[in-house]
Amino acid sequence: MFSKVLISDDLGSINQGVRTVLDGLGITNVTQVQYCDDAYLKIKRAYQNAEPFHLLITDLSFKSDHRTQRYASGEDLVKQLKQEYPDLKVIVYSVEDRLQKVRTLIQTHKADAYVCKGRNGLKEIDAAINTVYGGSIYISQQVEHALSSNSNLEINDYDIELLQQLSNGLSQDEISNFLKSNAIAPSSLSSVEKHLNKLRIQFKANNAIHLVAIVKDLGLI
Amino acid sequence: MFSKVLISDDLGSINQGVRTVLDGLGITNVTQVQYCDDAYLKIKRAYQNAEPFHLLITDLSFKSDHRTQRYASGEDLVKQLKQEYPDLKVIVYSVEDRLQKVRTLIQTHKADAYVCKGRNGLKEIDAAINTVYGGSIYISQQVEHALSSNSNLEINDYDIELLQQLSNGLSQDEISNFLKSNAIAPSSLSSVEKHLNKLRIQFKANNAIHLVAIVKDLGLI
DNA sequence: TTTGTGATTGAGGTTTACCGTAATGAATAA
DNA sequence: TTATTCATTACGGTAAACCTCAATCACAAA
Repeated sequence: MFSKVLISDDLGSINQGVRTVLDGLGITNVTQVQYCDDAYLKIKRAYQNAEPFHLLITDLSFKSDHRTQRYASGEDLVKQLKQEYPDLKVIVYSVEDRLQKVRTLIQTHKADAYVCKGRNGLKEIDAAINTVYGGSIYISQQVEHALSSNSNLEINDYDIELLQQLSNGLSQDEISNFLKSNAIAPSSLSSVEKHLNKLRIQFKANNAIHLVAIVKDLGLI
Repeated sequence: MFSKVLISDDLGSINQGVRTVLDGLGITNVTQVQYCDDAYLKIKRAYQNAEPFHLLITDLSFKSDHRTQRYASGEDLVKQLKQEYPDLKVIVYSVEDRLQKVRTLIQTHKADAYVCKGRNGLKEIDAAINTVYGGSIYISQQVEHALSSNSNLEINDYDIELLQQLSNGLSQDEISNFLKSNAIAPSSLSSVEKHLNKLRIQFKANNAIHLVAIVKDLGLI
């Protein structure tokens, strides 16, 4: 079983609950932090001292306060850590249940588990730790279909960029100019229209307003 | 000090943290539930048995699962309880930091405290309990300006309805017809235009799309 | 009553979004 | 090379959004 674990969550009370689970698994070398930057520094230092952490359990959203942070979210933290220390196992523990988030964390950033905070959150943390220790991926039941291939949304970064700019108040013409000045192709007004039209159909939106409302609810932007 | 307290929060680990604070205050008669309906029933029953709870500490958002609930959110619960039992003190303990939410809870539903979950959440819970026991209102620093009069947004239900329908994909013409068929005045296309224009200026939005994106981020809809 | 104020409604013209169609360009296979 | 395919771009027409001005209505103060 893991012997050295770091918990990162800005709410102290949740840390406490996870720690109880770790106790039950006989893991006593547990450190907890309330800021992403602290998590990064502790992991880096432990690695340099040849006493690396084996497992990180982290939240995704951290309240910002007076302390300016290099890593503002758990996602940034996971992304960086998994690049630097691929051997470090990472369990994401979040209330966020957007499929897109799960997909990105697991597939792109290579997190080892995604556990949704909920009534059974601590039980799932227990299961996740065991699964991840066995070298497998663990994903909470309520979001496990995030990785099934049929839920393939085929939304790429270009589409996200369009939606982002649209929600920022740019007209389609302005978006076209924005793309041109940023050397992003395709950039013509016609292409912007066409892509947004495709997205409207895909999300069954009546118009651009509806589209932005839908993708915002989905957490895509 | 309060002697009988109910904690309502779907995440068991948070309950545990709050319970620790209550212990520190010498409050030992503490009950905790993970569903709003359970909270309501326990308070009702305790009242009928002439052993009422003095304080409720509740979250706002509860994950829905297989159990169908009469009160889906902490807001519904608070609204109902404060109508039935005005003497019951209520502390809201939520990650939600939208000013509109705070305003509604305190001013409309008459909650006694609003504490934001965060790094200092448990310390604030401690302070809130003492303040509420003294008969005053407690509000977390980060949202205390929610009640200051200058942050008067002057957004009414009619405006919310417009924004809601707009985000549902209705055109302004369709919204006008919707208002007519629901006997909501004013209902003319011109009035819909004018009100939405006012909202655009108020929220510094470039267009209707931008407006919906902004109010969605603010949590107004 | 009259007057004034503000909200509502109506009508106009301009801009943007929306939608179909067609031309252009790039890449691939015959 | 010539076709074929697909994405990009361009263009034109209709609908909706956007904006201004003026008329109407409701209501309260004088």
